[in-house]
Amino acid sequence: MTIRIYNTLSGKREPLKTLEPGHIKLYVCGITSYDYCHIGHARSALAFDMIVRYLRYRDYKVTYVRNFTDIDDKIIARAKEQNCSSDELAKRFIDEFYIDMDKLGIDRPDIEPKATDHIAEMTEIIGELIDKGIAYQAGNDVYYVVDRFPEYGKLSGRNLEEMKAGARIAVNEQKHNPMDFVLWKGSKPGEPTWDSPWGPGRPGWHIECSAMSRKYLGTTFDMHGGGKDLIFPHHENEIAQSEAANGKPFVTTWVHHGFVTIRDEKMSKSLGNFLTIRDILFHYHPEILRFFVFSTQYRNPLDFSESAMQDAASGLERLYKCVAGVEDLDPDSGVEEAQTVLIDGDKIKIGSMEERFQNAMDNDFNTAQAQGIFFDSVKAINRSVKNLPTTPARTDIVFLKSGVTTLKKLADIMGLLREDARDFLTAIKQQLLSEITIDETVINTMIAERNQCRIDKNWVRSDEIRDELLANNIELKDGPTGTEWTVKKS
RNA sequence: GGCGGCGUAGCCAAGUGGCUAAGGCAGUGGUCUGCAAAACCAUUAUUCAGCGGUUCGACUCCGCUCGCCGCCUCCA
Repeated sequence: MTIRIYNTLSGKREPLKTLEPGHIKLYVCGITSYDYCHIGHARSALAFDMIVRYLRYRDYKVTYVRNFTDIDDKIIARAKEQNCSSDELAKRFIDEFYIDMDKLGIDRPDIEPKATDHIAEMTEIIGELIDKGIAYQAGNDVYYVVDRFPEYGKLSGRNLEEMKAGARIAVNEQKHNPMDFVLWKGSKPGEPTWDSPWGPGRPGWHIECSAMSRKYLGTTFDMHGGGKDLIFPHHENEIAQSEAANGKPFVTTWVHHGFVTIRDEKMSKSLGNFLTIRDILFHYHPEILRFFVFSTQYRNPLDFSESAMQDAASGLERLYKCVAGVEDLDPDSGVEEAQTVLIDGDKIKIGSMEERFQNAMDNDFNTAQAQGIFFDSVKAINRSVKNLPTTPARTDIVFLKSGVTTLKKLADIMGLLREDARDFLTAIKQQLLSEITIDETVINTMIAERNQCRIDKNWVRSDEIRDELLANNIELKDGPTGTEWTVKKS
């Protein structure tokens, strides 16, 4: 099977092709660091983390570059508000970004260039564009001549005439054409500034990525990613800059992920409807957020809500409970001579898990379908464990344990089931416990009293205690090894 | 207005023209249990926004209508 990926450039799912056999060069647009990251940023980082991990699992070598935009109008404005330098502000939020990424268990890309470290590479490209007559200096700024790039609009499916007609961009006297975009901005007093052949200034946003991708991945590379909102103008402009400067195709496959929405509206700072990553991680285990993010295919919108997070938590718990159950099985309790009790249908489901997972993931990284396969396999594993006799066949135990090993290996590609199952279930319990009023020692005292009542067959009092605990969101579970309790989700 | 996407059960969500429309959450019935809970079993879409068309056959392709969303300005 080959991996098929939706390419924004062609509008179709295409078999993955690489310029060098077995090697994928990937560039992803990272954050502009001027504030804490919200869940939308988390989705972006998670999506490409999953993609890179899957490609590596499929034996591709991946060179993954993700940049930081650390110079930009918003950074300058925010730094002014906070009375610090834009450099300090950008550095601070890069540190905060790493804190969030580490908590989410996201691997670092291979290369993480910062815009301010690559000014020379940017002025070099701008110079090349000016030499080719594709850029012009106007006042202290340098602009790109959109009319000189005939393929402008090929990524976003627009044409220049329509865009000019509907242009909503503020009129800028300096520009020859309203669609021309800035490559170099002359500096205003008090702004960070770098020297250039066109006077002191700073780079425009789009040129960063053209310069840094060329430095680290070459003039033509395999894959470029980002959010759907970057298709126009950012990625369109990158193509225009890079292809005009290099005279070569820029990127083979463009990968764009969907937004996180709240009540079906895009999460954004201007609407004020965003939640930061740390807001979420305050209430939920990081794997719950990951599970939630991967419950939908990466290109579709993902609507955030408390109830969706609760559903995700319940689902993930189900997976962990299965793992815990199988890990509790003692291989020494199995005997060679016992007959298998596994039914064929379950054996097939468990045995084909990896192949089915690959089919789902090969189809444009369909994590939603892949999660379905996890659950389908878990159902088969749970059913098999349930049917195990007191002296089970050793082969059955070995088979189920290998099923769980496979499950964990595959789930790890989405960053799931990385924790020890018992620890995870305990951590979830503690998290929920911290949000209610009852104390753990009180619970244990009440359980002890209830168990005495149960021995005495005082069912009335025993049920009273259980109801009391339930009123405090504590649910009891009487098992062969004693009474366990869980915090009921409200 | 231009361009793009989406509309599948109470909610979420797969489904790359053809075997019984995955899976999760929630619900209901059963097994287990003193009763519960968990787990397991069973069950929940004659139907895929609506209407036409292509086809031997369409949730899947085409057209129109309705509804929602995004981009066109910084944006993951």
